[in-house]
Amino acid sequence: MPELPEVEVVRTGLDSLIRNQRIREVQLHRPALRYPLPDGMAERLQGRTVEAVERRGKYLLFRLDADVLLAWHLGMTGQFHVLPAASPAGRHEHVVIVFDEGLTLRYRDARRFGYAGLFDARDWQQHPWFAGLGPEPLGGDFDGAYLLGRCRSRAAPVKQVLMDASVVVGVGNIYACEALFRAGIDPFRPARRLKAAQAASLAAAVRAVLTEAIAAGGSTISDFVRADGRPGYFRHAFRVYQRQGQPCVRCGAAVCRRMQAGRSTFYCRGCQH
DNA sequence: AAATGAACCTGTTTGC
DNA sequence: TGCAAACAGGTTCATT
Repeated sequence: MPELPEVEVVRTGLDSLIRNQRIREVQLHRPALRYPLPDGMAERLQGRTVEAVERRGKYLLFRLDADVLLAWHLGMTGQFHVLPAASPAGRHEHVVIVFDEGLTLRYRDARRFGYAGLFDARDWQQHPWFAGLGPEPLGGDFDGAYLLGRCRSRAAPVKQVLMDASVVVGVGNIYACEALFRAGIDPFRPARRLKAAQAASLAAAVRAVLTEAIAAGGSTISDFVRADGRPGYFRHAFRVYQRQGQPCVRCGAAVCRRMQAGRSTFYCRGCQH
């Protein structure tokens, strides 16, 4: 489901809803999501207090007291909801965290591609999930010069390099398509053939599209909802994603769709080179 | 080394 | 209407 904007919108909602809440009990309705849930997860979380909810790439990071860090990836269909304890259980609700003051945090994930891990807050970044991650696209380390450098040795299509989390985190299929359209770059162009000006404009387009999507509350296709249950509205701002056959907003020609490395790529043949 | 395809799952949409 | 195939926001693994 979620790319960086959706995870960031969830993070903001959760941080305001459960910060300072103390965990009374954890109910595990399944032993595993994509991977087995951490050993002793319920016991290790019991009694901890949420100090903040942060994000690294597409991972949500629950910072708890006693140097405990709970990291959670939403996969394709993962959702967090904050509800009163009395609310009925939803379908595919795999984990329920009950807080002292009558709120619950519930993880729901139809496809179970999501996963969670428990870490020592002092060295979590050494773990393989995080050690190889590239820079945050909205941070100071991501710009045209950096992107050009990472593209130089890559024969793969530029879209695949953009979606490589070791190059830059958080950019999935939707925002890769949208950023490449905004930058006027052909998704199939070998990354090593990018010019400096194109890399600069692509980096700027990535930042712009992610920033706008966060402001719109993310993109709801079918599953994504914020922690309070509201949808995101950025889907209405798509220029190419899921617009195959419809007129390009820039030149009017029909938007194309082609499979690329197993994913749909949406682009305008006339505007992207 | 790096690219492709399959795998992990279920739900929804599309096509015959 | 019914049924099967295609497809879906992500990541990792095995195979070229």
